[in-house]
Amino acid sequence: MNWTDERVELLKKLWSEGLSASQIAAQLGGVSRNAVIGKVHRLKLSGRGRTTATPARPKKPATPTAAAPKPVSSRPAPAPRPVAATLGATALQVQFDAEPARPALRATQDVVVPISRRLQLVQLSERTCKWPNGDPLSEDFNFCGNECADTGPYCRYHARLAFQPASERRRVR
DNA sequence: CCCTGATTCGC
DNA sequence: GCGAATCAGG
Repeated sequence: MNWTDERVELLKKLWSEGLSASQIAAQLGGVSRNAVIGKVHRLKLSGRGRTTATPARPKKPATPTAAAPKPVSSRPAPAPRPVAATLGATALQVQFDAEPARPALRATQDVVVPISRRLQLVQLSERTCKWPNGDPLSEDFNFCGNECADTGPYCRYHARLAFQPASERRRVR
């Protein structure tokens, strides 16, 4: 996967929007969060308001010249990431647009619906994320449908939203 | 253990 | 330039 102009733009957008590197990586698809972070740094847009107050890193042990026998172990396989990144940008656009200036209704701004496959209920299988989108009574009600781990009914990010809101709340400061 | 971004360094 | 490995922290 290479960094096309569009992908870089989306990266910038999402980053400035305050999304985490891993979330952006998921949005883009085909890249790891490390890749995103690395790209962000290279683009020199690491600073981003007050997301993670990182007091700058001192240093790293570096390389002890000759006393560093690094046992190169085999790679755990990069893990295939299909991810149909077809219309992600458009979907996101809609979400952010629906926010003129409403400080009061700002509950979870970093809750972004990842690229949804918009599956119907009957299309769900054991390994599809069962995170619902929209109104169950509405016609366009659908499910995320992205690949989910066998550890739960949701994909990685929806699982986080569902089960780990505590650490998110803690960050509010 | 989960996560976050930051940095280094081989490619 | 890229990104995995690593680091440092919440």
